[in-house]
Amino acid sequence: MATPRRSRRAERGPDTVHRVAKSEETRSLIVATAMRLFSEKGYDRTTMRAIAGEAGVSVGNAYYYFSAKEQLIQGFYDELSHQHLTASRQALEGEPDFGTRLKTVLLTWLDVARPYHRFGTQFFVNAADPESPLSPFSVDSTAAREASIGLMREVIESSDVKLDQELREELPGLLWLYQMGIVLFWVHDRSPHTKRTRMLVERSVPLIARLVGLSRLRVLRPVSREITSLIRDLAKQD
Amino acid sequence: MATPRRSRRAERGPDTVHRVAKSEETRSLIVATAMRLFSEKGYDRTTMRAIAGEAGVSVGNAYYYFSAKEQLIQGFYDELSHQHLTASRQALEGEPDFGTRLKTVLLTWLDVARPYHRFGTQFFVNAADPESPLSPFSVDSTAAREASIGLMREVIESSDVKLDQELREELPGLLWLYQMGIVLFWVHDRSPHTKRTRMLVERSVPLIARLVGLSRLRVLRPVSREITSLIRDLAKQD
DNA sequence: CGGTCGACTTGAACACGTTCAAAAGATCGT
DNA sequence: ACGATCTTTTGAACGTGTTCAAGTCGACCG
Repeated sequence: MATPRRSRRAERGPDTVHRVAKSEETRSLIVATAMRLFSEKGYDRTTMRAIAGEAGVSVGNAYYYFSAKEQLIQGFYDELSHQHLTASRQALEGEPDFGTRLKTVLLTWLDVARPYHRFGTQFFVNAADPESPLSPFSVDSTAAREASIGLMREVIESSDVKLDQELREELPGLLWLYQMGIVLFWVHDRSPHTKRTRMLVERSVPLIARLVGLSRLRVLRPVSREITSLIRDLAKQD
Repeated sequence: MATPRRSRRAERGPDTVHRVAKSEETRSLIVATAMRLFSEKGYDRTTMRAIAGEAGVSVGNAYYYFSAKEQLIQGFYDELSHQHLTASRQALEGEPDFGTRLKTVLLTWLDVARPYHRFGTQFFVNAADPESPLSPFSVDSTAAREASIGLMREVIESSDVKLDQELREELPGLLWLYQMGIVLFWVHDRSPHTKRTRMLVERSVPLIARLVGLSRLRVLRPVSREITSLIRDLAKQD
């Protein structure tokens, strides 16, 4: 790493509202070229010089638009989550069962992400850095995160699942966390066609559904209460 | 990253059994210097040239002993897990309550890891790469992982917790996974003194303990069964 | 028209992790 | 003592991500 790092976000003047329309063209040309090369040769093996060269701009110019190579990945995330959202919504149509809905969302993600598994893991590594804007927990990812959590909310709300108000509010966040776990497993999954991840989804979703259903049971009520309360308290400060 | 990557493990002749005693000195001098500089200036800001310079060897020589800068972190992990194991065993002495034992192990880890939180996160990022030998799931980490899981087994076995055979076998692995989750949270925790992680431990451990206790309940029996069965099936192939 | 200002563009230069051919020691059989 | 063979050591050189002083271009003002 020949990087000074820690040079995040000093910019962002009052011009955040409007993007300059003119250079948007160059910008998207660069990101498109980058995405193509990434999927052809992988992240590590694609050099900034190659990206700039193929896009017909200078290296310095690429850095005028993107403050780091890593930031080019953002385009990948955006594309992926957009595809996931629309494909999921379509697949959810008319399905009332909570478990089936949850499974659909997760399997849809696996389908959408499939083409990127080969090289995608290199992307996701960057996301593990707490300092990185690419981290799913970062402030910069707020929009994408909210969208994903919103999808989980839809999974719950249009289903026939019964649960008390408290859990209903916190469950989307918990399910999103669960999904992050699945993604983590997927990244490490080396089985053909990521068969093991599919198995994990197929069999863990019914477990989740069962537990959610049982949460209203007298014995589990305090547990469920404490979980939601804990989540809230953790979210408080910071 | 100026790295070709993917050059892991081609070495390892039949000489793995014995280390040559002679150069062990240079080797440990390098790793000691590296650890010192890492904790002084952080991982990213410590250059291989600086490490080699301070250790009084050439850059190339450092690479004769360690195939990459990343590999120098291994020393950090070894140190950390050794400290954790011994400190935990001592703290566990004579304590029969399962929840208390589990909490002790986790809080001990937080104590031991505390000095490294400032820079340590940079270490843990590397561990997220599935290809990296530093990943807690990698083959290279088997020994350390087994040791940690073994500690969780001790937590269970010398406690008064009641659980059926099946879960007793798989629970250590599950608890280790739980611990990895705590570590992940810790890495992202920016609260003073990682107060939030401590809160998470203090309040999630009783939940775990409660759930483990409830697992023998009639309604939860199938859930518990399916979890252990799933874990086993996932471990099968590969 | 001249001039100024801001957005954009350039490519050489920098610092870094890593490699490698070559040199220097070390060990050992004869 | 001498070569042979292995281990250890060296530092220049390479490819990389990133920076920056300098340039180009267009729009707008007088």
